[in-house]
Amino acid sequence: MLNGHKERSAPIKRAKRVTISDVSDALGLTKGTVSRALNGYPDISDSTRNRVKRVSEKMGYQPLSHAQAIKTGRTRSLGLVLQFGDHDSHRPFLAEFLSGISHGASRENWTVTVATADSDGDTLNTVLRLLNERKADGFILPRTMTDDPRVHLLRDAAAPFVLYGRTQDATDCAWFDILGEEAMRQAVLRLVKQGHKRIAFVNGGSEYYYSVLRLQGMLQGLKEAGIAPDPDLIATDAVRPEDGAAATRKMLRLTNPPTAFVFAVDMAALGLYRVAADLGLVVGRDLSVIAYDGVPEGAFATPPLTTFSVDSRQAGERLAALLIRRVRGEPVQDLRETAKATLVERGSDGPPTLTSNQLARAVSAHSKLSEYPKGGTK
Amino acid sequence: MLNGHKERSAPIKRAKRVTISDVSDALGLTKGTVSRALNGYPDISDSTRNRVKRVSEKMGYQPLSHAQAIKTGRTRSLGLVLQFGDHDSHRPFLAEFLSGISHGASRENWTVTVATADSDGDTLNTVLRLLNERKADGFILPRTMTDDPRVHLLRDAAAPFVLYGRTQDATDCAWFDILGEEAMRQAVLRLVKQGHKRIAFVNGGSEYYYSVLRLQGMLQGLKEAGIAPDPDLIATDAVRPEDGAAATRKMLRLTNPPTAFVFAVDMAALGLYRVAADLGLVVGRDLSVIAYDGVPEGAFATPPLTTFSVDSRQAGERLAALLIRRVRGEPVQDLRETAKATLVERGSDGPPTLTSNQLARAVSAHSKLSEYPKGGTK
DNA sequence: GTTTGCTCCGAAACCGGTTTCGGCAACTGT
DNA sequence: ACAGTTGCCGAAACCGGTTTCGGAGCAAAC
Repeated sequence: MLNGHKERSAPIKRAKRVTISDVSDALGLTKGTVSRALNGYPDISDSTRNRVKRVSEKMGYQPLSHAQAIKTGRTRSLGLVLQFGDHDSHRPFLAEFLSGISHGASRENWTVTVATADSDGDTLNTVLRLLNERKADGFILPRTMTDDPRVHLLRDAAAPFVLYGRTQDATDCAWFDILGEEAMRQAVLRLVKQGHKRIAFVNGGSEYYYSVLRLQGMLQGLKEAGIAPDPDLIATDAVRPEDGAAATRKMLRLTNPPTAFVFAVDMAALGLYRVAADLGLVVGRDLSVIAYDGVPEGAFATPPLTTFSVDSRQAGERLAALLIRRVRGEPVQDLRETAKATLVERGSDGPPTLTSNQLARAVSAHSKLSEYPKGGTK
Repeated sequence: MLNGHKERSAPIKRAKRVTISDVSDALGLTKGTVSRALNGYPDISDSTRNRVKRVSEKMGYQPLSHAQAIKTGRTRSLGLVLQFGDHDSHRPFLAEFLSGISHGASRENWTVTVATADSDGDTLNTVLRLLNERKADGFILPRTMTDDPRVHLLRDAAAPFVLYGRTQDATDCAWFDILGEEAMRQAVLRLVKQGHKRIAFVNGGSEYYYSVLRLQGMLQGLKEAGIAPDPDLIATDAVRPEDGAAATRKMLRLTNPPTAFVFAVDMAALGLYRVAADLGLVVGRDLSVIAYDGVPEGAFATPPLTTFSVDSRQAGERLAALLIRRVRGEPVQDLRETAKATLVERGSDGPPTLTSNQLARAVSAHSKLSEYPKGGTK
């Protein structure tokens, strides 16, 4: 398209800023000296450096990032490319996440440039465009996949980036991540403690690395509890309620159904509620479920969903801080942080009231396992 | 703070771009001429203009926005300052909204700079900072208030902006808005048609202009139905479930309680569900409710909430388009658009099964109106 | 007393564009 | 045929910074 016709228009009359020349004039120095003083060059005496800092601060001088960028190539802005389209399970966290990023950025006087994309290819193109236009000095990559094309792209381009989540090949990767595996482990142990023996695990999107980790954590929990894992009790790729409902339905049809479910994703866990209602089973009593994410929808379910909540705001803030340091040249090894999810104990889990056998009978009593119902009249 | 110590760091080695000089060299012209040709100056012959366009396109030339900005002051980026903190009722739409804005922006090769703030003052400061740093050429202002300080600020600064929502003083204001008043009117008429006589209206945040409009629409609906408005059946400032629950509780205690509720905000309407459950009333049968927004939580309520859904993605896209045109100098009069919310008929409304009197008795049968319960055991 | 070596700053080029100004050539009009 | 317009483009200044280079000034070394 190129820029079609006259992008220019009415002149802007904003109050004029103080420029570096204003500062240098006031100090009787050249702008080059002021620049070097402000940017920590060694060939400036301490006395003048301090004088420059003091005066420029007093005058309210703030360098124009795009004026600097013309020479430095850096614009002090973080890039965030959000991909929607498939299943949008990270939407609920977006506000918190953005807020965290924005805070982390503005603390260092950086800004955040966001863009959205529909597909993987679109995402890569958008990243490239932002990079090529120098609209972002580096990128925050949410929802990292086991083998993430964005990582390859940015690694090859030698552009700074930081992952929200870990990935298989850690080369050149800085990250912040929540220890989902630890949460899954604790979920299992909690259910075991409540008396459950048959515990199902419904994992999330298999392309994401978090799935690998959460499964590991779940298996670790079983191991510690001395329970042998049962392949029939492990499902995968459940991120929407429909997916979770399907997985639940399938497992409840087993001759030896699980009395408890661990979901890697809250939204999928909400599907279990539908199935339970369908079968006349009461969640939190006949069926226990613990999930992960802490989406607001879970708090509004009946009973409210017990879940491991992640602090998306903190994640955003840490990611921003890490990325800024990365752009400034720190090695990735120093830029890897993790945090824990926090258990929110609500009403969806508890000691089993039915044995697996009793549950199986209750389920088979319902001749027809209906599909996803419209939601009802009680 | 000023930029503390050396912001600069390892050099960036990205693949080099094609610059305007590359293009002008290839054409045997000066860069000035190329620039003027591309930017629609009149003193360039059509033949060379076309030649320049063709070649620069073929070479993949894309001007660096921040290099242009240094002279033009414009950076081709939209500013969006999100304010969280109080009640975050627009969170659910954020993803859609952002996606729309981003699409609208990138269509014209613009980008989006977002920042967040905690308070009104913080928002104004952030806007000023972005403006002063020239990080945004204009702003999209979501959630406009009746008398909005951001409007004053930007009007005084002669900076371009566009409202998501209308406001009292339309001077210098461009906007996109959904006709909430029309939705409220339709909600009332729908309930009247179903047979309701006593219809309550629970409005949203009174500082926002949408509240003014939605109340007008509601009253208009009553008027058309020949029903006299009852001040006891009008509440305000309900944006969270707690608020909605309180308003519902209060109105149900009336000697002549409403059998139907119109909520200006979905999230507030969800509070009615809690109260209904408390009183043993079935939503959609004993109590009808229609709300507005189309938040995902509403779809997961039992029964699912009938609501007027707004297309946030479209809103974002239109706002971006309008703001770009505004920055380019079009007058605000040409930059005002509206769209309608679409009714999503679900299960929360229907013909009344109880008269107002019967309802009053049913309510008073419950001696104690408990506070917000933890959510129940069926 | 000159040379060497630092420290510290000025001068100027440079980044990638935009915009002003002026002039040449080719048209007009008379 | 000649002055007066245009039309069209080159030259150069400019925007607000960064960065390179070199040299003045001064202290230590020879």
